[in-house]
Amino acid sequence: MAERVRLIDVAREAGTSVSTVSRALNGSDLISPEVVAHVRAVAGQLGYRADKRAQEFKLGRPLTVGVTVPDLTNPFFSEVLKGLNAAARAGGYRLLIGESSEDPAEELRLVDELVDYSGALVLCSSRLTRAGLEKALAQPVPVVCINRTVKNAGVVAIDYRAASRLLLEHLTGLGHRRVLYVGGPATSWSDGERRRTLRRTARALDVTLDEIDGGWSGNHGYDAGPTVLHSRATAVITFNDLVGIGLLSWMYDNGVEVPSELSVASYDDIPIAAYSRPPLTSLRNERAKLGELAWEQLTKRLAGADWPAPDLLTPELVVRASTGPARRRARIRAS
Amino acid sequence: MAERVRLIDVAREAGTSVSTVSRALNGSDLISPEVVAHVRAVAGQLGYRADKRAQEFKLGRPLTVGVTVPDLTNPFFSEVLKGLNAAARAGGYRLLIGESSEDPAEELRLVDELVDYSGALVLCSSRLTRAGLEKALAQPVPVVCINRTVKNAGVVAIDYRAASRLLLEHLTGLGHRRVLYVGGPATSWSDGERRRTLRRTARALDVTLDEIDGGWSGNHGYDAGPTVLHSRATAVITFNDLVGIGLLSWMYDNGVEVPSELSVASYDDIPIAAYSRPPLTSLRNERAKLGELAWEQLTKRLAGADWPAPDLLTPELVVRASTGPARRRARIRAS
DNA sequence: CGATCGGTTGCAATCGTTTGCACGCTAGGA
DNA sequence: TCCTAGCGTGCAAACGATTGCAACCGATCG
Repeated sequence: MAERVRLIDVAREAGTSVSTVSRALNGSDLISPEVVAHVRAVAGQLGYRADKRAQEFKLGRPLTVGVTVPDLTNPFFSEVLKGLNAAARAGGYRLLIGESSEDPAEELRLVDELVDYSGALVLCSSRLTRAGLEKALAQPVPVVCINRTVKNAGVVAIDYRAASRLLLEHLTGLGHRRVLYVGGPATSWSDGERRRTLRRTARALDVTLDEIDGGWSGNHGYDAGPTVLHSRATAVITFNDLVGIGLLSWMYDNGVEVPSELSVASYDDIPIAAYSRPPLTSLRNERAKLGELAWEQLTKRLAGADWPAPDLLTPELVVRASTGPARRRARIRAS
Repeated sequence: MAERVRLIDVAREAGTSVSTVSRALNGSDLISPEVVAHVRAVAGQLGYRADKRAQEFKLGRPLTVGVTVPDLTNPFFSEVLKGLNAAARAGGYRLLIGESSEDPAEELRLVDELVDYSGALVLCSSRLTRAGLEKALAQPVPVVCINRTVKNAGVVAIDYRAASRLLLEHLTGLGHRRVLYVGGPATSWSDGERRRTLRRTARALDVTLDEIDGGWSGNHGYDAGPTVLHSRATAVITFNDLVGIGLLSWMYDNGVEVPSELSVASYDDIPIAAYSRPPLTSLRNERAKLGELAWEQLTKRLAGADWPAPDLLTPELVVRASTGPARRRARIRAS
C-alpha cells in the first residue's frame, strides 16, 4: 500500500520534463538513447507504473472487452470464457465479465453497464429478447454474439444443423425410430436451434421426434425422468450434458437400464460426461475456440473492417456407453 | 455506434454550464429543483452517458475489483466468482477476472496487471509462492485471499480442520481404520491444509493415513485408480469431487464395487457429485458465500477499517452412497 | 561568421469530469 | 435605502497522461 509514483515524480528525479519521460517510456524515437536509458532506469528504480485510467482516458480507447454469460458455473460458458480470455489477453485486452443468471432483463442491464467500460462487447449465448438485442447492437461499440445469429454483429456459433444430424444418424443407425428431445431454457437461442434442426433432420430421416421442456441443470434432467419413462421413445437427446447426467441418474435410481432399455445422448461433451455411469454419448465442440474466434472477429472489426462471415464450428460425435441398439418391443413398466 | 454525448453537449442544449449539469446529474443539493429536472430531461433526451473512464480518472477511485482464479472451468471457482460478482455488483463495483491456469508465474503476472485497473484484489485459492504473495501484498491496493491464510490481508477460507474431522469421523464410524488421501496440486494451499488436518485428526482418531499425489481433475482421479486399488486402505478421500468422480469411474471400469469394496469421499460437493454413480459422499461448503464474505472484508477495509479477523466457513457432510461399512478382510485381487 | 538544418527537448493544450471558490441575485432587516 | 445573508450558478483548476508545436542546441555549409 505505497504511494503512487507519477510521471512528474520520475521527471523530477531524472531531471527532465514529463513529456520526455512519457516519450522515453513509450519508445518514441525522438528521444536520444542515453536519455531513454536513464529515464527507464529512474522509472524502474522508483517503481513507476502508468496510471491506466489516466492513460486510457487520454487515449480514448478502452482496452477492455465486456462479456456476458448466462451462468458462470456452467462448464460450457467457463470454457468459452477461457478461450476468449486467453485470446484477448494476448491482444493486450482484458475481460470484464458479467453474469446474467439466465435473466434477459438482467442481461440488458449488464450490457448497459459494461458498455461504459468496454471498447467491445461479447454476448455469449445471449438470452436477450429480439428487442433487447437490437438495443445492445445500437451501443457505440462493436458486438460479437456467440451462439446466436444476428445481423450487423459478429457471429460465432456451433453448427447445430451438423450437430443434430450427427446425433440422429447415430441413433437411427442403432435402430431408433422414436426419439425424445428434452429441451433447455426457453430463452436460449441454441435450444431453439437444436429443436429446429432436430425436427428438420428427423423428418428427413423419417424419425418420430417428440419434445418436452427441460432446463439447463442436472436437476432439470432428473425431474424429467418420469415423463421420459412414460414416453414411447427408445432414445433421448438432452439439451446438454448436465441435463443428460441428471436424467441418467434418475434412470439408475428407478432401475431403468441404460442403454439396453433407453439410449441417452447429448450436446456439448463437458469433461464430466466421460465419467457418468454409463459414460454419456455426446457432441464434442471446441468451446474455447468459440471464444478465440469471437476475439478474432472483434479484432478485425476494431481494425476497421466489416464484420466477417459467421464462423460455424462443426462438432464431433463422441460415442460412449449411454447409447446402444434400440430395444425390440415397447417398454412395459409400472410408474 | 453513435457519437458520444458529453457533458458539454448537454450543457449547451440545456443552456447552462457543465458544472451545473454535472451537479444536477449527480444529485447535488446546490442546484434548484427546476434546473435539475430540466437538465435531467435534456440529458435523457440526448442520451447522455457519463464517460466512466474520465469519471473514475477524476475521482481517483477505481470501481473495479481484480480477481484471480487458477481455473475458470472448475465449478468451485465459478461459484466463488458468482458470489463475489453478485456482492461486488450490489456495491457498485465490477469484476475484472484473471485466470492463472494453475501457474504461479502467470498468477504473479496477472496480479501485476490487474492492480493497474483495480481498486482491490481478490486472490482465489492463490497458487503464488510465499515470495510471490509478499509481492502481491505490497501492491498499493487492499488484497483479500480466499482459501489461503496470510498476514496483512483479508482472509476467507473453509475450515479444513472441521472438514477433515467430519470426513474421518464419518469413515471411522463405518469401521474404516486405514484411509488413503488422493492429493491435489502441489501449489495448492488448501491441499496442504487438507493433508495437515487429515494427519492430525487421523492421529487423534487412531486411523492410519496414507497419501498419494493426484491433481484437480477427473483424469487425475481416474489415473490414480491402480495405485488406490493396490493400497491397503478401505476408504479413500479425494482432493475434490472431480478427482473423486474420476476415481469412481475407474473403479467401475475395473469391477471394483463401491462402497462394498472401497469407500470414497471427497471435499466440495459440487452439483454433479449428487449424480455420479454411486452418488458421492462429500463436504458441502458455501462457495458463493466465500465470495460474498471476501467482498464484505474488502468493503470494511476500503472504508478505512483494519482487516477483520479471518472468516472461516464450516462445511457440512453430505453422506451419499459412495461410503459404506468397511469390508472385513484385506482385499485380494489381481491387478 | 551568420544562416540553416536535423536532432532533441520542453511548453502547453488536451481528453471529460468533478469541485472549490467567487460572483450575482434576491430578499429581509436595520 | 443600504448592507448582509444565503441561495444558486458559473469559472477555472485539477486528475495523469499524451502529443503538436515551438525552441533550443551544435554542427555544417555557403
